[in-house]
Amino acid sequence: MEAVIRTAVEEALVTLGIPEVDFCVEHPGELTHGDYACNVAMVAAKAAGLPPRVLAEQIVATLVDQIEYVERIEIAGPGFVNFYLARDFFTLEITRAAALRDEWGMNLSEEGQKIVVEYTDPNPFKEFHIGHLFTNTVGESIARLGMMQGADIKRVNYQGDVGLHVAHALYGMKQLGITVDSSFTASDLGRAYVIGAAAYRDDESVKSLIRDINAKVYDRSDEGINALYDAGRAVSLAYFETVYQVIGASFDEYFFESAMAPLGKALVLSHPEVFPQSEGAHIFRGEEYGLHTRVFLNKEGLPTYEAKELALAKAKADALGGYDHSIVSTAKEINEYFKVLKCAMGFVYPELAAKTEHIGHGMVRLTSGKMSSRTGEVVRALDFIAEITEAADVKIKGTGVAESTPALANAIALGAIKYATLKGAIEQDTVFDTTKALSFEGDSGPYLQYTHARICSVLEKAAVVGVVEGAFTVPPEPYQIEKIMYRFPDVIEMAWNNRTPHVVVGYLTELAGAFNSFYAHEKIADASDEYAPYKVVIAKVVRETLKKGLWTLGIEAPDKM
RNA sequence: GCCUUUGUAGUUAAAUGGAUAUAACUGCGGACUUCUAAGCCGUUAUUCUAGGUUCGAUUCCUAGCGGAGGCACCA
Repeated sequence: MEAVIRTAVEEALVTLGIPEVDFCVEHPGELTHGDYACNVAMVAAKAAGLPPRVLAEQIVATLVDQIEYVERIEIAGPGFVNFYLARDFFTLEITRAAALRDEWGMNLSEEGQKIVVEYTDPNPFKEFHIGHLFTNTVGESIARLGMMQGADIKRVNYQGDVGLHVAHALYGMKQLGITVDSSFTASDLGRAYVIGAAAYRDDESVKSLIRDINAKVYDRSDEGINALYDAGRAVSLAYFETVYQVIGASFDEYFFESAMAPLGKALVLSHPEVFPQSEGAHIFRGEEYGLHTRVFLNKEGLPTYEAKELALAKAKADALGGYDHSIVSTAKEINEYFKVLKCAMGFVYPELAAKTEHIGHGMVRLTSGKMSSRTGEVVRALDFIAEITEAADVKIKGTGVAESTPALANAIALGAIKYATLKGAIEQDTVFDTTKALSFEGDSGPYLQYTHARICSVLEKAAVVGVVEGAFTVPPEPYQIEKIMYRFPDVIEMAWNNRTPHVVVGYLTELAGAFNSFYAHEKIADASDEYAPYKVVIAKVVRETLKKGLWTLGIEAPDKM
């Protein structure tokens, strides 16, 4: 429809002899301003030598009755041309959406594209905290938005199982008396890491000891360390899997830093012109490109994260049989470093560098400040989820509509958390606030889930009271909800193109609000109402839209709650 | 100090350069013999400062102030 209007306006400009201008046709912020608004008169006013509103008059005069489904055109404000669509248009859109069923909202803009999305990336031996939960939520929604465009999405998780943090933890394990034979948990490892990190910082002799452990982890030259390392790594990874189960995450491929290390090192050494030596280390002179200079291979000959990341790009391509695009989603503390990395990759793997995109999302902060697994000031993801799940369980039991099962409570808790995470632009930091997450009212995941469940319920009722489906009569004026509903596919596409899941959140919230208002004013399950069959169609499409929209956010839509 | 990024009601957020800056939470006030009250309706309040570009600036540019992240062997 947008394209139809655009073409008609362009033709009108030609008719009027006005030179080509760059104008836009879009949904206005308010429904009272029509279904589509065009700013052409303001943009072209200067070239036409006419005041915007006068020009708008002329454009409208040549457009009138020209465009199918446009019922009325108005000029408003400084010279906007507002298009009001006819009843038939909405009826047609709703009918089409209903026929598409679960294909509704999908399109093929990325068909045939293999796109790798890397996200979550927790580090073994450290806690899986709410920051990782944030990363996972963002990455999952990006992945699903890509799937909605028909892309072949490959989910990838890159876990840092070597590096100084591991050496810290191994040192701490010894201090805590954790041995290969003792039974210990992931949170014991988290404590061990805190102890190691503190000792590393405060005690010079421990520092060299830990660096020594680090080197041995890389080259696996010490049997004792190998055994402890393998045991700790296994406990960590098993723990992560239980977290993935709770949050509903699954990945096509796992990559590990330990496997990337030798490849990264070889890569740096085989490109001495890109990574010259300086002070005993191999560096990339980012300063020559307006970036920071970074160490890729330290003076002990160990690869840094940067070198391993170079190898990772290649490893992904090898493991997945190549890819068309690669998205890496991490917290934004990596932003500067990733620019350097991409610049360096341009010399080593130019074709991969060109396909690589980094999304740096905001950080999760505590009211007391930045989270730090180094000092142990973290909120563990599972603790947090358990707390919200408990609150959801209480709420479900309080309302008494649905039976409270662990699965339902979990779905609602994750709905609340993921909604809160994706509600704003992803590059914004969020302050962790339990009381806010515990609220299931207003702008929230449960609000959308509730609306969905409510529709399921009223549709059941409609069937019971005998609202017949099939032929329907439409009321003369479209309901407001109809004017919002047909925009869904555009919203999804825009969210994907701009990497902005929050526009989906905003859209679904608006849609749910419109439906709840519709529900409050219109009786749907009423066999005596001539419009009831059409209202049922509307309700079905809204339900599908909510379900599909929530899915792109990684949120489940229960039928009852 | 340098680089990047960010600054919107009391709070959390929204607004491809557009119209009267939009929602939610909180506060206050309503409706319902009615399909799920996690709902609906009403109401108060907001663009950090100073310039600039533009028909038009929360949005773009410059400077300042505040927050955040980064700045060589951590990830």
